Amino acid sequence: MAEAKPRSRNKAATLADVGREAGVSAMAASAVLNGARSTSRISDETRSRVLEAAQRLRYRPDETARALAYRRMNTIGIAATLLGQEPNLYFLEVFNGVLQGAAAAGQNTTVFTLSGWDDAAPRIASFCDGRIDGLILVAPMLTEDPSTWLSPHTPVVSIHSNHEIAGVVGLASDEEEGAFRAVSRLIELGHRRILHVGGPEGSTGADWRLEGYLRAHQAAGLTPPPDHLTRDAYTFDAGRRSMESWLQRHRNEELPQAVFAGSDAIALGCIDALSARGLRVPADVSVVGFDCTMLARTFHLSTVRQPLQQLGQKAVEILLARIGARKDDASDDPPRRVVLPTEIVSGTSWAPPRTVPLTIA
Amino acid sequence: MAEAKPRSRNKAATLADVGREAGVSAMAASAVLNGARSTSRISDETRSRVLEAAQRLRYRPDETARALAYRRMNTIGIAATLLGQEPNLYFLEVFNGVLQGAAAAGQNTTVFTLSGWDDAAPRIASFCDGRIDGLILVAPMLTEDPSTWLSPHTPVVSIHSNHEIAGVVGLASDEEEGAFRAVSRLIELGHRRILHVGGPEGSTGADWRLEGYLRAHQAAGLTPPPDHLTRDAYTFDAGRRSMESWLQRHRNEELPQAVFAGSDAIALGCIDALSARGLRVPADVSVVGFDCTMLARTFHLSTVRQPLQQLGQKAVEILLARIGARKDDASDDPPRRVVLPTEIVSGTSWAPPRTVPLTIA
DNA sequence: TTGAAAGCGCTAACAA
DNA sequence: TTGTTAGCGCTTTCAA
Repeated sequence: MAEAKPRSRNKAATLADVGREAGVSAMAASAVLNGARSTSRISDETRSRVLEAAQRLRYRPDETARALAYRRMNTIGIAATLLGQEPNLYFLEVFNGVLQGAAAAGQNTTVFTLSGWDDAAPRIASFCDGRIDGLILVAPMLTEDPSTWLSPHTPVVSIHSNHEIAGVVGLASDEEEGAFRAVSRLIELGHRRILHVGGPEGSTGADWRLEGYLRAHQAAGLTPPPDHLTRDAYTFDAGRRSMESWLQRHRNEELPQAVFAGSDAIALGCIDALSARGLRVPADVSVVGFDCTMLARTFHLSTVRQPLQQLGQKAVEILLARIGARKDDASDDPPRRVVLPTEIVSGTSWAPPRTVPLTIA
Repeated sequence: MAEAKPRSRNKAATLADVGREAGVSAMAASAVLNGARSTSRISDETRSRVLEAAQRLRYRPDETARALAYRRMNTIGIAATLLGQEPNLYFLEVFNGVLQGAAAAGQNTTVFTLSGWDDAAPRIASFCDGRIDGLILVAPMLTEDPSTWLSPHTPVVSIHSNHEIAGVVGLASDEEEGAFRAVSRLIELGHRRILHVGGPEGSTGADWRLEGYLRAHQAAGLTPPPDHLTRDAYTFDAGRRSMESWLQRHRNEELPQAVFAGSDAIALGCIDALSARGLRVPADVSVVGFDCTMLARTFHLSTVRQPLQQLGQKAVEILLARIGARKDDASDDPPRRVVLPTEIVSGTSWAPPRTVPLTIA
């Protein structure tokens, strides 16, 4: 019978094993190895025997079992759409903030990816019991009312949601104000013909940025020139395409003095399209981005900083507070909405306008 | 006694609750709701009653409990260092691949962040029992031998490890060959004075790229000019700094005809430094990057594509195979090392050298 | 076709 | 100071 291997070979040591090895009960082992509050204290004799046995058996606590007994996974979830697309710098920064916040609080983070927000409901619902203690939704573009399928037992925080979700704390940054300040700055610099190459329809963020653009004109007693407004995806390529086709459509008209882009990637795309025509930034045209992602930092773009990492960290903070507060079912109403300020970043892509206007070739 | 709230208010419904509500046993409910293989079949009557009760009670299976009984978390872990630094495009792409692979296989992904590889041992060890079924290590720069603390019960796959790890499948791409081909291409174009602005000491990847640079020269019967080699971090800023200070050190000497950069970010940094001196790429200097991250794709850099997403997907694939195979303890030895090919991407940043060499101002 | 019993590994009451 | 007992919610033999 050469086959007769010990059965336990493939199994990790349990607390019971450790106890047996040390000649004490599993409880004693538990009390020693994991700081149980129930048992007051353990004799030094027992403690050292247990520690030794644990070492010998290479014992590691089974976090799953612990979670089941303890009713706490020490894990938060984060759900976002990012599959199959170009890597999303926006998400990456928020995600980084979440990871930092979670790590600082001793929590793990599990990531749920969605292919889109349409089929999200059942999937998100299935995340919400057992394996995570709370969930962060990044930029959910939800159409139906989530309160029908959200688990009442799992607190949820959303970042940059497209509208309020009942029972969910919404985190956002003040994009309208940021856009307002950026465009106001352009106006102060002397720009009057400011083209807005905006983000996609259906993105609330893009809508707010447009609002800010309009309000800045209004506040200065100006009206944006006609047809100085385009909208497309948030990407570099979309920015380049939008800029180039706009220029073609407006051939022989005056070149805009400045471009207010809906994102950093769009801004760089616009710069690329302008450069391809021999136009210089900022000497001939000023360009302002939005978000202050790594791209903007790298290329010293003038932009509006969204505190993306802080958004992530703050989300964790609020979520953990809610998870902690969940124990007593007195649900002291959390703030419905938290808005963090944005900030102008003055890079090298804006300057006062040319004294002599240019005409589009 | 107005305080007398129902105790169950804050608890999610369990299988037992569903069974009770439906007037059947918890087993029956289990068999209906989760595809249990044990019980052959359930009467339609029972089935519909259970489904109805589950709906009414908004039952959701507790994945933790299920994992405990089932001994499978359906979750893989990924560990990497990325905290506090500039967002890491390299990691992001690998991570994307992992997420895709995991999602395709119905697995969740939990992320463990390390502040560095020095303190990694105990932290990684603690990941490895219970909450994940397998672990992916991204670019582990480990100094001590991990076999002492790696759990024998959790399969591990590493991507771009700095050296082999016993019992761990190592995934990598053929960076040396990629570097060799890129530099050979520069040589074919006619370049002879090729500066290598490499990645950091201690990065095996950076070492391989340097190897490829040297081998390409050797294969062409050439010797790199003296002092045409610098090493620093993988970043844009490091690239710019390295390039600028190299140019200052070599004032009044001949300008290199081409730059082979250790990463895309370095390459863009070099381009920035060159542009700042009025030098044009590729007319005056050709520049080649490495990795083909989003940055390179955006700016049409000539570069060496590492299949980062595939690396992530492949890692999941191998990991899941090992997790599945773990059941029977016949450990049919897995491949120790899997190497994926790299590929030259011909962008707009290289061209034949100038006919008249330039001198560094 | 269904139910009862045992156990996954751990923790928390309570007794000894 | 320690061990006993009873779960956490689910799954899976094994009887009925």
